Amino acid sequence: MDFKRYLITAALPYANGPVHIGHLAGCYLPADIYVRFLRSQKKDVQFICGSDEHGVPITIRAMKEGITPQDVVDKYNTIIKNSFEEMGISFNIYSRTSSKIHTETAQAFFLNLYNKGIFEERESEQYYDESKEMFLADRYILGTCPVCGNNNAYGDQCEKCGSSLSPEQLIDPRSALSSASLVKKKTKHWYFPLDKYENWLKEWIVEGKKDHWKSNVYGQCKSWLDNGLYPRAMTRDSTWGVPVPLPDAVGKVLYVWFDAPIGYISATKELTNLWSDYWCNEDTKLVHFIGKDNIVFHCIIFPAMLKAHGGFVLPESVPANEFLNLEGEKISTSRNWAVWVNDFLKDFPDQQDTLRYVLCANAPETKDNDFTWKDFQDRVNSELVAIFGNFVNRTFVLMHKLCKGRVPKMHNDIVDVSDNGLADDIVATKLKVEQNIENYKFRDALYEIIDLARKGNKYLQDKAPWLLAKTPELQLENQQKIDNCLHVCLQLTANLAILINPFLPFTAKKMCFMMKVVERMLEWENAGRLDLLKVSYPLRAPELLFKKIEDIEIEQQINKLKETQKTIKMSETTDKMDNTETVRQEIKLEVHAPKQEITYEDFAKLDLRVATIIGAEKVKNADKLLKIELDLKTEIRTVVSGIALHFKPEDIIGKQVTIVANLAPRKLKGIESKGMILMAENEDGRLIFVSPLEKADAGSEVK
RNA sequence: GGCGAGGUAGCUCAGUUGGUUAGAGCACAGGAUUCAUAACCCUGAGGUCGGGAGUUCAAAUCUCCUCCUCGCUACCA
Repeated sequence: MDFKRYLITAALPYANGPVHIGHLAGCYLPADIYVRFLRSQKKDVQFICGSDEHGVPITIRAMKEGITPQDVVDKYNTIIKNSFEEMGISFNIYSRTSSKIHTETAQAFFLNLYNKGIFEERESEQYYDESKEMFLADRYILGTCPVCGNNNAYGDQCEKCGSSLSPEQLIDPRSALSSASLVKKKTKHWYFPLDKYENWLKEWIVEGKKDHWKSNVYGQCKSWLDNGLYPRAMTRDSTWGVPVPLPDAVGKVLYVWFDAPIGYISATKELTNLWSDYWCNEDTKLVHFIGKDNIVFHCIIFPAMLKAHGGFVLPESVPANEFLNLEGEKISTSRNWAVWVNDFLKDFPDQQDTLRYVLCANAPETKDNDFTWKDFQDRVNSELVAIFGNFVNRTFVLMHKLCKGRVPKMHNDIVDVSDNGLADDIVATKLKVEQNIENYKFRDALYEIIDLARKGNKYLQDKAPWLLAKTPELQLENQQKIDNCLHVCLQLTANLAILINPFLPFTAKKMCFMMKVVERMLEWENAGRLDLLKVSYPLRAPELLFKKIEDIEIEQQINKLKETQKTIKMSETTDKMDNTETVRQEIKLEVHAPKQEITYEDFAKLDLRVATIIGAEKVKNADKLLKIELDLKTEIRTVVSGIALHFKPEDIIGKQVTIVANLAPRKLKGIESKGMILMAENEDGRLIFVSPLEKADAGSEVK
């Protein structure tokens, strides 16, 4: 299909922290390369992005820092926007979801679906903080983790042991906003019936995109579709977000995942009155650049929303990248294990293109990749400096030395095979780069360009004009050879500028300056031409395109990381979903609120007993569960405990433990669990049984 | 446990519908050279293609089993 317009979106970064190299490599850089490539072909393209500024983690961060959520998003929106701008990520607009136009657009979208009767209204019971008069999202609820005993676990996850939780599972749930205990109250929400779009999605993706989408994206979607889809709540009880535009919805906002993708639409509206040309025409090619953590939202939920609404184009492709690791470990915002873009810009001024280069050459296109500073240095020094930069530099130096600083004439009567060969290489490279970019293979495309520069070096080496200049007796004849050689090298340099432009725009610009040509020369259709630089045109003195990275520089960066590593606690609660945008970051809440005082009667309700483990085995089809047989003297009972990640069954047999003996029984994976084993947890996340110091009789009461 | 994506030279990755001695770049070693940011150019060493079994005249490539990494998902009193 021939597309008339291109609408390119990059995932909306969550305005809860700066952007790091993982974000760049996963999403923004490939998107920018793609867009710059399209623009150089004079395509009609809009590149849309903006901050995602709603959601619970932002409100929690605000609370923690004692400022308003608006302050938080204002701060990070500025930092993020500046980082992108300085890195040359060329959005047509970088908007934000806290804008008025977004609120209106998202509400109108919601109402459209509402009026069509698409939503299902459902009531459920949720925790409510009476002192603050509000319902609490899972993240606002703190309590004791039933798995590891951490008393600051969140309602959706315990950060100490990594267990994912629901608020109902927390022991002694309390509000993170006040010290009040919680009551349960009914609340109503609007659910989007994803299940009703299952068949349509299957047809659209499973059949329609099979050979077309990247295998990781297609596979992930198919997995979701095969597992079956379910209605999803599209509203939340909160005051931070887009208010639900219904009279009976006070204190309710749109779920961030409902409003965030609509942000692409509202940002386009903000950008241009012609927004509907891009969003509502079949001949627009819509491409979402995202990280792999967003696949389900961009491939399943958002398309279903667009379909339900009607009148919108659907994404033609969603080229999601995998994750970028840093020095062998997952990038983590909360643990500060990251290279922040704003830090990089400070430490490596005017070297945006070196970072762009390395992140593209090593982009996680097909699998998770590792960024190391050593690799950064190697790639910059041996590919950018030694191959590309060096070719351009030696061409310019030789031209100044041997051709009086002007583009030499091409003597057509002595053109040879290697001249023609290089000309063919330029055209071939152009085609390969085009094909690779169109297939979202940016790594390969970039390699082809470096390889062309490599061919240039070889050509120069074979011709050795510096030797020709050393034989005065053949001066006239040799000068013609020199002219041809440098003419070709200069035309190649101009072509390299065009080809590298989408990837390294700062460098292309510098090259234009040196060649004294206007930037219009960089238009893609000019690639392949051998008359880009006019004969006898005087060129500027060479200027080094790239700076070598010295050992000391990367040592400093590595030391910096080592420092953070020291401060990282052993506890390996890595936050997943952290490499790209809408990452709801983990935040450590420094809340050590003591629990509410209880009476002796409260305590006396507990029946704590010493028991001896006499048997233990892994529960089938469960990673975290151990089925444990306990000797209580008067009886043998079975307890299922979520500690399988911490202990091997054979290692715990014979140990004495303390259990809550009168906890209501509960079936887990079909096994009735009667009681709960008490565990202490170390700072490093290790679990330790709470046992009597000396051997006690099995069944002894603990009081 | 289920599902998805990967596991190919020290490192980063190619390997199309199974077909001769498995490729490239970097790093490493040797040589040549000096126009160039000690860069470039040439040559070389290197891998039982995660492991095992099978189909085949022929398997990195197809089938089955198994191990490891990453992600999604279930279990967490």
